[in-house]
Amino acid sequence: MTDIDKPINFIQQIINADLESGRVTDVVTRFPPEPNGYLHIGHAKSICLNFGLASQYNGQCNLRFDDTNPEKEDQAFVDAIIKDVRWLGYDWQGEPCYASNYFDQLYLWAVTLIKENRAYVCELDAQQMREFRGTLTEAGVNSPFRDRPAEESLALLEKMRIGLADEGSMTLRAKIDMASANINLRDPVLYRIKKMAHQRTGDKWNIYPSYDFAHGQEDAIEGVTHSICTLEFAANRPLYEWFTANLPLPSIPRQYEFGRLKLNYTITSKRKLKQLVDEKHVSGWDDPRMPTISGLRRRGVSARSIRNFCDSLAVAKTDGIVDVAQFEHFVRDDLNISAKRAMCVLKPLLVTLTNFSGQEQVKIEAKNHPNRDDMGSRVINFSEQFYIDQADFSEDTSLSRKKFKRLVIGDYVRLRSAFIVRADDVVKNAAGDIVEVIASLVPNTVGQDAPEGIKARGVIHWVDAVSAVDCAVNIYDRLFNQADPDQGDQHFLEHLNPDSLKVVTGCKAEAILEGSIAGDHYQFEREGYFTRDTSDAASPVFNCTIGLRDNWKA
RNA sequence: UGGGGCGUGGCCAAGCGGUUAAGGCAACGGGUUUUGAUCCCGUCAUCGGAGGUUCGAUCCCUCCCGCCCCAGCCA
Repeated sequence: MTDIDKPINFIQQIINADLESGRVTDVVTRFPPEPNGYLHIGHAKSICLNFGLASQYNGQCNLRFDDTNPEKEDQAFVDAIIKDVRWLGYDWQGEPCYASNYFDQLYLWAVTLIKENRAYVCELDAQQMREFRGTLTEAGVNSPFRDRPAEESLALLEKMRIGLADEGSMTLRAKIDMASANINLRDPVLYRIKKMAHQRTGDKWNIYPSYDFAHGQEDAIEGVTHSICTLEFAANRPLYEWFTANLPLPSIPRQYEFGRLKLNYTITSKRKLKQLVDEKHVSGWDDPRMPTISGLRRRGVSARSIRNFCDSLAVAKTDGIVDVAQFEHFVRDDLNISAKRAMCVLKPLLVTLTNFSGQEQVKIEAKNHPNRDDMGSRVINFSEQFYIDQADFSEDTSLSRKKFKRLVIGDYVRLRSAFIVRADDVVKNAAGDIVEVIASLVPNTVGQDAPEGIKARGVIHWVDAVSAVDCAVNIYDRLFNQADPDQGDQHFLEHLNPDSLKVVTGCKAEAILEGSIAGDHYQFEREGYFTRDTSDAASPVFNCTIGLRDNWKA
């Protein structure tokens, strides 16, 4: 389906109506991560949505850090997020925005609310506040500090600000309705004391605004027209609108919620991903098994495939769980078109030709892509000895040609891009393992059909023994072996797949792979898509992004 | 339990009172192929349930059932 006939989602419908009615003249969105972890595939959906909408409507999308809680945030996360958003292919005007840039203004607005008798400093402690809040079915009780004079609250807020009040001793609260059926409206906290330096404002503040008091106002300051967030914030919308109605904001943004992306066999909770990292269940935020943008990148997933996948997702209010197979489809779909082909033998089995007459090595020209001549070709050495995969050879001559399209003693097989060869004999070691195959090539079969009477069982990949590059390959499987590892909260670690990483050493790659770099995508023919790992040193290490589809039943 | 949101094939979904109920993923058949890949054909639903309104309902109303979110000085 092309973009043209792709049905528009409910947010686009709203934007169209807003544009038509004149409610807005330009579209401004924002992607507002809290820098308390790395971005993951779930964020990618939001990034593509927000930046995508801005570009569709010729508007603007701000990257804005919602850095209102220094306790959990870090500059390193800010840096990683910027890198990931850029890598995904998006950019923004000027410097990124930060909630912390608006702390002065936010404070002034807090003062305004107090003066207008819409906020007060409350000295209930956390425990008491919880008790006074009531429950889902019972109304809350007004704080005894609710009706104190504005002057008193003003003085107390100042005290909080300059660090004269202890953490937890008091908060600034909005005066709304302790009996509201919406618990978010039961006098929510606007400011809390955190005597802690902030990565950007240093020790200027001893108090920090809450999400609710900050988010909509940040949107208003930036002129955001459509503030798109996930479903769990729907209950916060009335509060968002309360600020918008009671504060002298420069613009009136509106919040809309859509269903966040969930994938089966995958965790998309920053808290849990952080736990995997902190407890060393993975090597880091960019471990290729992680659903983080940096992990996917290191794994070899292309930015384009992530974007294509996100664009295929519905923007709606249903919270479904997408099958990872759908994501994998887009990974293969892009790599199939864009990745150069190369050959690498994972489990080498040496083959020696008995009739290789050439004194010199033969040069084979191999296409870099079967359906794309624009990707050119490369020259591969072909000599007396080469490697094939152990799985591509069998001594069992009773295997049918239909069932085993590989090399069998006495039968023929096509070496990809090269000759047709016949297996004649095997050499075994003392343990009885096959260590070498003795074969003979059929002359003049490079780029030519098989001569009369000879029919290759199939096509297998190979690597020339003289020019082979030693390498290792990381094969990944899903990190969790349960479709919903997130279920049960505490126990997701119990669903970790112990076999999620298999390191295969002693692999043989064709010469050209020696010069590959991380970020180059290759299809190792008949195996899958691979990219060079960022951490390899001496000999190359390749990460398997994803295997080729494998439809045949053994 | 109060409030808010959601229920269309195995999965994601379009549909906005009259449609043969889009499309993608998966699956299953078949064709092409120097990758058992790609590509190409084909198969695969009566819309959570029950009432009601209407000439006509997946789309409107009522009730019921199920799932998700909210009782952080997290976001």
